[in-house]
Amino acid sequence: MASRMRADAQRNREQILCAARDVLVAEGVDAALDEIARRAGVGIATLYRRFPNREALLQGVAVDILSRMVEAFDRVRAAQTDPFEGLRLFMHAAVDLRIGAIMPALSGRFTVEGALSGAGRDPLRELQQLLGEAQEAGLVRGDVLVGDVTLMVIRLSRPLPGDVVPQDRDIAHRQLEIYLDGLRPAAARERAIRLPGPAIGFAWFNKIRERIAARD
Amino acid sequence: MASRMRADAQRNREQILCAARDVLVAEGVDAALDEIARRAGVGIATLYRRFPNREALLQGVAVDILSRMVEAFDRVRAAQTDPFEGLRLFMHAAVDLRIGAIMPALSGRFTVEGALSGAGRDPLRELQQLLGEAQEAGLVRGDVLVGDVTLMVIRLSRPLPGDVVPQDRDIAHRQLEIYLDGLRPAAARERAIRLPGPAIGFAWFNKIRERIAARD
DNA sequence: CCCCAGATGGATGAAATCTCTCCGCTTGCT
DNA sequence: AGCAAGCGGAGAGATTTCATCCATCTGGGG
Repeated sequence: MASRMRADAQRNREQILCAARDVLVAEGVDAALDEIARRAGVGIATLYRRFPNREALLQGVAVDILSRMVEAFDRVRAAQTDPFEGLRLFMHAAVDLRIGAIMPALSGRFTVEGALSGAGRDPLRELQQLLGEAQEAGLVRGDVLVGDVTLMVIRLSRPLPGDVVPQDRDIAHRQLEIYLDGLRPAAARERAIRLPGPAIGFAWFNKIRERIAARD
Repeated sequence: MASRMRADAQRNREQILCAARDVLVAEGVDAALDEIARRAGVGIATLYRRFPNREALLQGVAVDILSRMVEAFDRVRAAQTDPFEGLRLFMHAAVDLRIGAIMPALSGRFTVEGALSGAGRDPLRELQQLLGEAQEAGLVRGDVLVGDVTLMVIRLSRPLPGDVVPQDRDIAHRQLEIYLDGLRPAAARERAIRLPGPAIGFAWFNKIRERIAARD
């Protein structure tokens, strides 16, 4: 069905999705659709033809991001690096994909299941596994959970507020590197006290998903 | 002049500033003033009497945050801890003060100078000094600059998007602890490559300030 | 304890913004 | 070359936000 689209239409669709990622991550779920269209360099009508309403667009963005995520994962696996390096590559990819854009979309605005089945696999589960491998190999400190990875990546994928800051993306990648250094076992060894706050694992995300599902 | 205000008015003013911090950091500079008033538990008229326009409110928030920042700094200095611990306390305080709220406000919406003179001192300069002390004492890795501290704190002070996430604040503090571990020298020692991206020092911030000033 | 200047909240009209459709023109594909 | 699919932008209608006005209330000085 996608291949039956005219080439220019296909291209426009992709540009819309890309612009939507940027705008959603900057302004949240309620971002003006006009701006997304403008940023994509297409008319507003084009956006509406491709995605009949806001929800469809959010869903489209989520599927797009999640499947690119899965692709990134396969690339990382294929590269056969050690697990820490894999984690590093994956997190940088997630920042570039602006994964934070799907986060607000999860607020019951569309079904997570739909987006996941669209992507085919669940990146969160695969990340969980990768993190486990890195910890077993002694390359990542034992007291962090998958949430410590994902939620930081979500933060880093948003632009700094006020758009006064040039090189926003590069700054995020630099901060990610420092955070990654904080994930190493040596970093934990100098701690005086235990890591505070809510330790967020896989189960936590399931609880959130359930809560969202319950909103219907 | 502040003391000549009636007690309830004073209290309301503080509640408005506090609510404004939360809303600004969540929604950006263009947040609806109605919501700030509602969140503060006061009528919209009360907000307008205290701050005749949006700009005045932004300025008020900035002065409030910056002066609390200076106070936090004095508390840290008075505690006589080692410089790393000082940095730690200061960063946690900045997250709690929602310092990200003043960032978008810097986009030429009011004068930074005004806010700084309102606070009396420049927290950025003091932070710069504290960081230097920590590095000289060998407690913080040498390849980070003041921007690596401030810009992460700004990120951490914003709530995660979509407000699906409970315990938002606690998560930020936990992530800050991991980031702090990444700032230790031992964390840097395992690096294969140099820290990438733009190294952001004191001069960089001055350049931003100049650019904003030039917008007038 | 009384009194009123100063403080309060919410209604309100004007203005801005956003959503979504309609329609005449353009363009990729066979 | 023909035409079906695609396109952009205008604009009506709905919604949101701004900023003011005014009738009522109350803290605290005398």
